[in-house]
Amino acid sequence: MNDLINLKNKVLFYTDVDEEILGRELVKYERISLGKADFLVRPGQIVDRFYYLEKGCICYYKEEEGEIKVLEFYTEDVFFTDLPSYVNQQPSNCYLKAIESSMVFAVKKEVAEESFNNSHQLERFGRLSMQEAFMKLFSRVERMSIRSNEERYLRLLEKRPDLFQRVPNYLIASYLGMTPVGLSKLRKRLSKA
Amino acid sequence: MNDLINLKNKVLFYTDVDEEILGRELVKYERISLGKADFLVRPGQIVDRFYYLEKGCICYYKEEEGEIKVLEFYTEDVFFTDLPSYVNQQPSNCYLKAIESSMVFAVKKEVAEESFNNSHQLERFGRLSMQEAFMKLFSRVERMSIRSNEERYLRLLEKRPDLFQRVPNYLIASYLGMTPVGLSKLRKRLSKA
DNA sequence: GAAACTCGTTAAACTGGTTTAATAAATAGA
DNA sequence: TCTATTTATTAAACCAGTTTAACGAGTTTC
Repeated sequence: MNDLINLKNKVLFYTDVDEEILGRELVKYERISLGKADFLVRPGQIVDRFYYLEKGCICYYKEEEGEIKVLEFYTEDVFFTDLPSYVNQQPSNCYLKAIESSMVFAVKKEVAEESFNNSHQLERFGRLSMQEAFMKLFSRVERMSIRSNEERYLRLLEKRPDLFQRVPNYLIASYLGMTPVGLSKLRKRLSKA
Repeated sequence: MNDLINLKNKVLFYTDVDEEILGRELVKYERISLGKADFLVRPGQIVDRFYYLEKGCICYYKEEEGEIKVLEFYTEDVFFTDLPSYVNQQPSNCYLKAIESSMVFAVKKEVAEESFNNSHQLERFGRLSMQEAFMKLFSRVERMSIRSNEERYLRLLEKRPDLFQRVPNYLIASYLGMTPVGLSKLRKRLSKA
């Protein structure tokens, strides 16, 4: 069996969906196993799937002038994809890379859209999950514009302590918008105070 | 007559909606006129409406320790609200203030939700407009974490040149995450080069 | 038309980051 | 187990911003 229980609950968290309808859709998801450092998406590729991360950790980043710029870390129980590529069916310019061995469920774009067409309930799930994602992202924008690096580092430490175990420090620095050197100095300053 | 043509086209931009169904919903929108410096939302207030900006310019900001932190400028032809307050029906901690005299259409939350219930098409419009808002916000996050202040200033100048006419400089500085002094220095540096 | 604000620029001193480079420590590969 | 690679820290020089304060040019207000 496919162990879709978490994915199912994730959908039901947003809105009621007929068990039978939902079941019929979820079996269409493919299971993808990723080893550490495997890529789910590379630049140039057209992303035609929406993903759900069952287990593991995925780093969403782009590379510019040889430098890695981390946009997000995805961990257990989230939906994700490279949305610009997915929506417009254009070549991605990002990476989705497993930082540790991971388990992902994937649904093809046509299949997902067919679900939205066939079920008002699933369409609603789509709207509400997108709305929640938007709100989370907005509070991130808020933090980025209002808070200092130090505040944001401390908040990350508090809200996602696991990341510091699973993810190398220089990627966290990039995610916080600074260099590894800068982060190192920041940590030192904090440890003294 | 209520001049709902722009709002109507905005909805239709996202997805097909039966003209009749849409018409029936749009007449439920109230029209709100705002003078320069009028508030649409103040902290403490529970936001129970979703807005469409027909004309004018609205500044979305919060105040902390007496300092204004600009989160967004809304200009003609966008949907907006204070989402955290709207979604969770909790007191807002933001302002929505007209920077110039503005014209807004507003729909009550109950009415909007009723529309989503009654029409799969409108639910889809809700999903797709939210998806687009998410993507735009994501590219802003991208810029905030990857680009320098200078790059972001130049981009704003290019993408939203009107803002520099309508909005005082110190609000733009805040939006860009810097002080008026810092922005002034940046401009001077650029004008020399 | 004077007084009171608002807004933008400048200067000076400071600070939290950057870059580059060297070194140390930890991890992975054969 | 030894080597090679990756990751984290430190130092030094630098720089783009900050804070505070002062000043001048517009605007409002009455």
